[in-house]
Amino acid sequence: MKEEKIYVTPRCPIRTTSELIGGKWKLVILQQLLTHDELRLSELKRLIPDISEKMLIQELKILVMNDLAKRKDYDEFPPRVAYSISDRGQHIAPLIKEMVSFAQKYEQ
Amino acid sequence: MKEEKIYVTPRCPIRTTSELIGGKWKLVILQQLLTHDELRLSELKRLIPDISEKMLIQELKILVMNDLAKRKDYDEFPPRVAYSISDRGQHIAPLIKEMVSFAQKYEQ
DNA sequence: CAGGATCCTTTACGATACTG
DNA sequence: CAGTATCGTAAAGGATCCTG
Repeated sequence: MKEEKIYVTPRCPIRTTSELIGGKWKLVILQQLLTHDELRLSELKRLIPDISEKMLIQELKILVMNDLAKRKDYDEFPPRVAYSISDRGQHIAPLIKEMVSFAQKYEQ
Repeated sequence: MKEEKIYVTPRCPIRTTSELIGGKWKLVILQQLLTHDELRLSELKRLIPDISEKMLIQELKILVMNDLAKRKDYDEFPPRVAYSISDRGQHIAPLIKEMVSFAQKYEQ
């Protein structure tokens, strides 16, 4: 029988946050959700033209799972689903602000 | 002759910052550099036990290249090299603070 | 001690076709 | 419209051995 791998991942706030918002797209999506009330998938696609559909859906699912975004299914036909920022998700606003501020300082 | 790929990566401050500090290790390393005056490679290895040597060296090189960290070679034998935060690198301090703050809020 | 070079595995990401 | 499913490629990350 194979040994079980034991992952002793050192936990710290920086890594926690990195995991929650890491990757190429999560922050970009959250930024859109923060600046709009509700967004449909097709609207997000339009707002982020260079994301692939697969990634958009996949990352939205993760954001919802981690309670950073909300998903509302209107149960209509044709399907209507609205994504929005969650209460927890609101808390990344100052973080994004800092990232913008950092980029500005960096580029001087 | 093959067509040349043209990358029209939409530029924005969020993506700029993401690229500069993205990945599993850059922020962890910067955090150590921020909280110490100078650090040798071996000291960083000790402070971040779960990083591989390859990644540590590779990420340090990128951080230095992007002027977020400084590298000083003392030209001694045995080799002595000291890494430290750069002026530009100092600017991620508030960002890291926000990340810690976010993790705390998130975990409530 | 610092780090180069190599090989390998895993994950991230993307393109496309299909479905209720 | 909002997804699933599948298949590729590219990039990230890790283990190990080697060197001045």
